[in-house]
Amino acid sequence: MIRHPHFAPIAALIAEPPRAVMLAELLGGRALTATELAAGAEVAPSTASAHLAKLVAGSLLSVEVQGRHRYYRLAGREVARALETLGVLVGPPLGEDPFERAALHELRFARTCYDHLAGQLGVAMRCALLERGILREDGVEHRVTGRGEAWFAAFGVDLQAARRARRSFARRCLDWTERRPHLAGALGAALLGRLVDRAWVTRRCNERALDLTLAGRSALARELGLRF
Amino acid sequence: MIRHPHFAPIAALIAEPPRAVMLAELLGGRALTATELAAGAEVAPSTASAHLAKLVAGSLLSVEVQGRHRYYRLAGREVARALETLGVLVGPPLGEDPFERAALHELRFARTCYDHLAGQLGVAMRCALLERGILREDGVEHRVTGRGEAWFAAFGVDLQAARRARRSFARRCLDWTERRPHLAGALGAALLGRLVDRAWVTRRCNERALDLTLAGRSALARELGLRF
DNA sequence: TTAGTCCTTCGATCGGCGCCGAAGCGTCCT
DNA sequence: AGGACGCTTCGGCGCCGATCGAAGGACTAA
Repeated sequence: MIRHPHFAPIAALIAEPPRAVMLAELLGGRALTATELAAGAEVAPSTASAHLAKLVAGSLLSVEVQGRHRYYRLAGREVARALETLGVLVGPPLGEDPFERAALHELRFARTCYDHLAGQLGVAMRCALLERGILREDGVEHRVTGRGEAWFAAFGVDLQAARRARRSFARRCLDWTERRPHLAGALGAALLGRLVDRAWVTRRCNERALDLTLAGRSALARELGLRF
Repeated sequence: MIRHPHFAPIAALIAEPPRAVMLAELLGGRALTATELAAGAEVAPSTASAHLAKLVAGSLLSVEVQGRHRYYRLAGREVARALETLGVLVGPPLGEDPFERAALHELRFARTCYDHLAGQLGVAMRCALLERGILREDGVEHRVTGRGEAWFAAFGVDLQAARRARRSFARRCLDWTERRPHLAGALGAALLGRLVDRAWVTRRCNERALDLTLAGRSALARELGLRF
């Protein structure tokens, strides 16, 4: 008698460490090549190839062939959400050796969470937006206040476009490392977009970690009273 | 370099078919004993015991000892959410043999989704509530209209209590079988509670499937214009 | 065409883990 | 008390699947 969704096959795809690392890496939001993913997971190219084939077959990933490169990315927002939700269940890693500790520290400070900002910076920004009366909490969502409309407009965020988007507008997303909520949804994505446009934060290549630039540091202090 | 949440161990807990079945069974929302879970997963008691121990160690489940019985339940709402989100990624099962098809059919019609109503009935109820102007959509949430306040009060749902609950009020939840949204959150849970109180739907023992009673059938037709 | 990448397929190896039955411990019924 | 029941621990078996190296196809740049 089958009375259940078949969790097992999907979970099995995620359950193997190399595959989990690949997925986590792709959770950064950008597409990566097979070799990059193999290096990240620390397995032979042939092994990585087999894993990637399974992930594609299970429609967790999609491939795009460009010349002799194959770019893999998460198959959709649902996959990202499922992974993030799963991530809430796993405790933050401890980081034994000094190198790991350093990397973890940076990751904790600021990173991308698929398409929006996460880490201490993400949590702090949401707090500041709430405190300044730019956002208001509303269950798992957020609403933009009257004052907020102006603030986002001045910041270059197109609220109408964000509202039209076929996705959640400003979802609350539990931060994996901070265990406190940050801002996701269309608004969160737009916000990160503007932060990158203005070079207040910069993406690192092939990493999820983000760097707060000096310009960003002072701008955030000025705009939202954030100190780091 | 560890830069990721460690998905693998958690996913591995879900990845083994017997464990996945146990989790799915507990997603029904009630606590079950070790033997019940063993029977459901179709493994020997000793095997089930080992699996359950792992699930508890991984804090996906919690145990409550009552006499010589051990009642297992999901460790928290987060676990339920993670499983549901994962469930969206897995296609609905096909059901080859006639028995499975029948069971699946019933499951599709009405079932519990942790603590709220799911299946065709759940989806239809949400639709009716929206059409009758009792609820209004609001992103991934719902709001109760003025008319809705009265309707829920008449139905015996304590909206204040639902709003005070430390959880999402009326979240939209993607239905696993229907692929259309039904109503979750505190309001969804309260609604199911009243439906069961009034014996409009009845829980089956050790199954997720729910039965719509004759009284419920006519009451839902009267109250919300639903026909089945 | 030729050389150099990128990636996959194939074949063989090996280790981890699920599986069960038997035995043991604790709890409940009479 | 005695016996039945619920559940766990232990020991040994067996299998699935991850792993790698080597070889082959695909594409690019000269």
